[in-house]
Amino acid sequence: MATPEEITQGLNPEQAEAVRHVEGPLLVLAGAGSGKTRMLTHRVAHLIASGAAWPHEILAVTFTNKAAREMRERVERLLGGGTRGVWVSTFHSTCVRILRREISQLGYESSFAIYDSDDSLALAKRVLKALDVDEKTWPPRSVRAAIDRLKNRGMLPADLAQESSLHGRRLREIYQRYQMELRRANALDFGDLLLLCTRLFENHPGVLAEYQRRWRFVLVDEYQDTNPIQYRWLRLLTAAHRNLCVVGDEDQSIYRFREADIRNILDFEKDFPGAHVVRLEQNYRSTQPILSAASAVVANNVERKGKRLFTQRGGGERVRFYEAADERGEAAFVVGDLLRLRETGESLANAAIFYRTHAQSRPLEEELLKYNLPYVVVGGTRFYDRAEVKDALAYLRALRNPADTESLLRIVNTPARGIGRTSVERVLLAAEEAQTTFWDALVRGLGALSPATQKRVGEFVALMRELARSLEGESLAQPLAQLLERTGYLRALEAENTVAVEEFERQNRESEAGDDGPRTLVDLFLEQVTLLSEADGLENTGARIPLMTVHVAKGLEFKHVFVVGLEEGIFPHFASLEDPSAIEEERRLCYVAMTRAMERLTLCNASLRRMHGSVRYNAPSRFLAEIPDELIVGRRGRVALPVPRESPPPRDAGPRIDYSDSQLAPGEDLPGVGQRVEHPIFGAGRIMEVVGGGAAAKATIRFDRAGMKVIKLKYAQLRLLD
DNA sequence: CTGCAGGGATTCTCC
DNA sequence: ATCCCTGCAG
Repeated sequence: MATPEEITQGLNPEQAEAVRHVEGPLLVLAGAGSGKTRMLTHRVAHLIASGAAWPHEILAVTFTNKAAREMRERVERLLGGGTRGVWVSTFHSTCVRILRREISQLGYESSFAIYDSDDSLALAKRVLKALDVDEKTWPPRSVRAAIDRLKNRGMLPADLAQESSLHGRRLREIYQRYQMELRRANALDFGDLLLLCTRLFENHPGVLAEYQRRWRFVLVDEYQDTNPIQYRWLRLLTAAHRNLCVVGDEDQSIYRFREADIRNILDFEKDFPGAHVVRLEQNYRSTQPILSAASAVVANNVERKGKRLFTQRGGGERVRFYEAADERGEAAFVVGDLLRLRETGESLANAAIFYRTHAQSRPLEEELLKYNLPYVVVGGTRFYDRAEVKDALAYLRALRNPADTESLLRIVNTPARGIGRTSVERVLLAAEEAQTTFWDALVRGLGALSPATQKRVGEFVALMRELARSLEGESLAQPLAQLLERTGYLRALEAENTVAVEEFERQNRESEAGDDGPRTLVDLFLEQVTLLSEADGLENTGARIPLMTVHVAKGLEFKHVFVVGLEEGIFPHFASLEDPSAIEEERRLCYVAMTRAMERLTLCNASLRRMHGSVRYNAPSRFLAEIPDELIVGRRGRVALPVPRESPPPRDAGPRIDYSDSQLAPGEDLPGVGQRVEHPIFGAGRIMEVVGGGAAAKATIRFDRAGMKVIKLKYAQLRLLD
C-alpha cells in the first residue's frame, strides 16, 4: 500500500491541500479540466493510507455509474487492492442498497421493482384514466414531469395539503393515486429512491444513526448538479460528523430541468459554517485559446462565483467556426474535416461530435455512412430501451414481483395471445373492486371473462408459473433463453441478449461478496439495467467517432471536438429563450461543450435547417458572438476554394475553410484581430481577420455601416479606436 | 381480438 | 418528421 506522502506526490498545492484535509466540511471548486477526479481519488486513498478512515467508512457519491466505476478503478490502482469496502456509487444505487435492507419500515417489500420513466408514464396514464381526468388539460407527460419535480424537491402528496387552487387540489389527487398505485405494485420510481430514503432517515432516527456511524466520510462529485432532495439526503447523512467533501463547478451545472439547484454549491459555506474552501483553477486539459474562449462565454453569466482558469500550455490553435448553408452542409463540413484528420494519421476515437439534442444526429450519421466512417451514437436509444428488450425485461420483472402491474400489462398480451384491451380493462376493474393486484385478479379469474378468454388467461398464468420456477436456479442466461423460447418471440434478439447476459453473469459471479442477503442474479440484473445511464454506453467503442449530446459529454475529454447547431433556438434551445435563468444554463452547457476539447475546437451552424418537417432560418447562436474575435477564426461565409497540396484532401470531402493562419505561436502577440478601427471612408469597424504579414498584410474588417471589406493594411489609413 | 390507416399534437437535456 | 391515439374492417 502506498504511503500518504506518495499519494500527495505529483499533486499541485491546491489539490494536495484538498487531499490532506480530514475533519469538517470541505468545498472544492474545481474548474473544467482541473484534475477534479484525481483530487477525489487521491483524497479517498489518502484517508485510508493515513489511517484517518477504514475503507468501509468512506462513501463516494457520483451521478453516473461510469463515473463511479472510473473512480473505483483509480482508487484501486492508487492503493493496490486495499480498497475493499469503500462505497463508490451513484446517488440512486446507494439509496437502492439502503432501501433493500430497510424499506420494510416504510411498508414496502424489499423485493420492490424500480420503474423507469416509461413505466412511470404508463402508470400516470392509467391513473388519469381511472380518475377520469381530461387528458387535454392534464397531458400525461406533464403530469409525470410535475410529479417528478415534486419528488426532486422532496414533496409527497401530503406536502401539498395547503394547496387551495382547483388545479393544485387536482394535482394532489392525481399524485396521491399515482403513489398509491406504486405502493400496490411494490414499485418505486426514480424519484422515490431518493425521496423514500430521505423519509426513512427522517422518520427512523435509529436507521439514520446507523448509516451516519457507518460512513464517517462522505464525498460528492458534481455537487453543482444536486437537487433539493439530494441535498436533504446528504445533510441528514452527514449531520453527526459533518465530514462532507463536495466537489463541483457552478459553471457546469446543467441539470436544472431535474431540479438541480445551483444555490447548493453557491451557498455551501453558508449551509456548512466553517467549511474549508479550496479552488482548483489550473487547467490541464485545454490549450489557452480554447480555455479563454470558453471562459469568455461563461463570463456572461450572473449566477456564478467567478474564477480564473489558467493553463501552462502555450500556443495552440484558435477556435474554428464554420457556417454552412444547411444541416447537410454542416454535416459535410464536419465529415470532410474528419477525413482530412484521418489522413494525418489521427485516430478517429480522438475526435467527438456534440449536439444539443439527439435528433440532430441524423444528418451526421448519414454523412458518416456515406464515407464509411465508423461512428457510435452514445445515449439515445440504449440497448435496454428497445421495445423487444423491454418486453423481455418486463417478463423478468413480473416474474420476480407479480405485484408489478405495469410490467404485467406490458406482457400479458405480448406476443398477442388473445387477451385484448377489453379483457384487460375488465380484469383491472375487478382487481380495483376486490382491492387486489392485477396478477391476483388474473389468477383468481376475476373480471367475468368469456370462457375462451378465461382459458387463455389460465394458460398465461401457467406459463408465468413455469417460468418462475426456472428462475429459481443459479443461472440467468439459461432461464432467459427458455423464456424467449417459451414466449415464442424475440428469436432475432436471442443471441445478442444471451451474450450480454452471460457477460453479466461472469462479472457478478466474481464480485459476489455482498451483504445484500438472499438476492438472486436476476434481481441484480434488473436493478443494474434500470439504473444504467446514458453515458454508460461509452465503453469499448474502439476507433469509432462518438456522437453525443453535450449532457452526455460532461466529464469526458477529446483532442478534437466538433459542436454543431450553434443557432438561436437550437443552442440555446427554444424553451429557454424567454427565461434569463434558462439561458444561463444553456450558456453553461456551451461552456461544458467547449471545455471538453484538448487541442482543437470547431463550432458549426447552418443558416437553414430542416426540422420537424419544416424549414427554419435560425440566427447564429449568441454564444458565438460572446467569443472574442481574436480567439476564433473562420467567421461566417468565407469558404476558401480547395487548395491543391502535396497530399490533397480526399475528393468530395465536403467544404473546407483555409485555417492555415489559425495557429498561434507560443508567446506571440495576438494579431490585431478584434481591434476596433476607423477608416477614412468606411467609418468605424472591427478587424475580423488578418492574413499575411508585412507589406502584404490584409485585414478583413466588418464595418458598422459598410459591411465586410478586405483592406490592405499598407495603404489604409486606419486609426485605432479604444 | 387484431391490424392498419388516418388525423392531431409535439418538438430538449436524464438518474 | 414522428409519435400516439382512435376508429374501422376483417
